[in-house]
Amino acid sequence: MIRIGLFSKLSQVPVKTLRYYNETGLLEPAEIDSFTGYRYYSVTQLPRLNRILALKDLGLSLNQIARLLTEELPVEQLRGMLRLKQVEIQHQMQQEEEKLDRVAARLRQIEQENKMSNYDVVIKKVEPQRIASVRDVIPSYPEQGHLWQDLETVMVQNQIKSTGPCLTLYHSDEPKIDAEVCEPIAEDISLPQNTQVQTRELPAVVVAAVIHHRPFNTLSESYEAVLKWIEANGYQINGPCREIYLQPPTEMGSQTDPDTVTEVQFPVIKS
Amino acid sequence: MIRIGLFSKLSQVPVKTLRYYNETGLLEPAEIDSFTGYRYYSVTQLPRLNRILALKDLGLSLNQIARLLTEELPVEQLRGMLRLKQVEIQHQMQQEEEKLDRVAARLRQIEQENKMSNYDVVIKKVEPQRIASVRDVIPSYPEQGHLWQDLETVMVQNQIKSTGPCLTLYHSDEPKIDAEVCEPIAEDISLPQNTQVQTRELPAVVVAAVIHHRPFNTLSESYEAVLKWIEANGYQINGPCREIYLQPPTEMGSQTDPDTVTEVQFPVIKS
DNA sequence: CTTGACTCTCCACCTACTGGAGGTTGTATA
DNA sequence: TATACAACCTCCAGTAGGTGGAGAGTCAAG
Repeated sequence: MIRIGLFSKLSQVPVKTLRYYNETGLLEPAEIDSFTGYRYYSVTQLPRLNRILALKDLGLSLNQIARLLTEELPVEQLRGMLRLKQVEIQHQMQQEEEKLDRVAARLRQIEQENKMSNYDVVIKKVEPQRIASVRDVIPSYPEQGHLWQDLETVMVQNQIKSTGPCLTLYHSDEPKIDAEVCEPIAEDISLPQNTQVQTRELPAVVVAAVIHHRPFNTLSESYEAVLKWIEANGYQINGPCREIYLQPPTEMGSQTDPDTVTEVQFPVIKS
Repeated sequence: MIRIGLFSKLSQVPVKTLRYYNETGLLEPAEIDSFTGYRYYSVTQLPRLNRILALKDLGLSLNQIARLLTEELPVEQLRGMLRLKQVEIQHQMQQEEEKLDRVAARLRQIEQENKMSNYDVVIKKVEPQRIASVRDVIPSYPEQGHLWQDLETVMVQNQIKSTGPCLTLYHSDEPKIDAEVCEPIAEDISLPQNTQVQTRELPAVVVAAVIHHRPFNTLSESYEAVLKWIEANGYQINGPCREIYLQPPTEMGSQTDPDTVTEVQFPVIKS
């Protein structure tokens, strides 16, 4: 019977960790002096400890190890756990690789511009949402005023309230700009088919998004930033891009109000 | 000014997380109602939140991000952090790869033997230790009795006490077994050069080790296990192997006492 | 008998949140 | 105007696998 300090030296496992393993039931000392509380181990417990270390080294959690060490059919289970672990590690390595790519992309971007970008692209899921919309071809991006007026009119006529910030979908820009202006509405609303206003559900998508807190006439910078990011990080565009008017200009349709906040979203998939 | 729920919906960051970021000072709401405690955010805070998310996505900790967002020379610092991060991720990927190898090796071993091995090999550092030793060529492994007697005699004569379990180093086994039997001794002891007993310091090494809790005459199984492991996991032997007699047989030198505990260590390096 | 090394328990801390209890506040409907 | 009910608040606890420290008791050597 040896004391914890020597057992620790023999196994190269810190004393604190041995106490922790005792506490969690993973490795009970061969004996505990009920008066002093001193833990006494036997060298014959080293194999068990080594098994714990070996399994831990394979990435199993202490919980899993505890189960493997107590239950009776460990071979099958161990096999299963290791197979799972293999997949998990492969997955994790892939994640790491992608993260490395992102870090490298960001570094390149810093080297090029020698400053921190004003635009931070994030990937996020957006939920599906029901909208009322008007779609048409327009000659240039700023000229969507009449679409909004049409939509507004119908909304007011039917006493429908918007349930969130309005947005525009751009279905294409070549040869013409095919725009769809949208107002989010409650789930249960439908309109008669008698106008050019339609109601439908926007699908849930994963988007690369950037926030533009500058006037509309500088929006192209954000587009450039997010498109570059998509390129640099190995994504592909997967649907019409969305502009979300989080804080519209005070003066309706102003292209130069600096206190405008717009979100540019591109649906993407990993390519 | 919008409430936390909407801000959460816009940013796709959970409410709890926003509160946590508030608590840690990472992102303070634009305003807090001092009566109700309600947090009010502005959409103009979305860029900051997105920056936080983007940096987090690169693997930076919230602490690092907080520093980057508050301090004044962020470009240089960010560059440095990202470089560090790159190295760190690469290192981590390598670790993952090695772990994957170990899992695969273990799986192969299970497939072959269809049972869990009785031997769990672990990698550990062993500290340098001062020893008194006698080295000679012996005809077979079990015949080291006289070496131990010589060593014992000198230890007793000089009133030197052993400070830990004794061990044998095997410097070679071809063409002859070149064995060195050792007793660990205190740091400050030296012996006169008048006997074949020498004192020296065993270097610190990294070893692949296995515990053998069976009689001496089955030690070859442990050797086989650890050598196979070293092969399978891409290590190379890097010094004389050590046998550490953690629990010697009750009857001096018995080859068959089943309650013997021996550790077999091979110094290794990653190849 | 003292000294110093060793050991004990208990508590707090780490990361980045998450879940829940119990209590307000704000808004929409009846 | 009363009342749901969703949204919001604070505070506490828990996660994994330990690490660090305080304060007190124990052991072995000299």
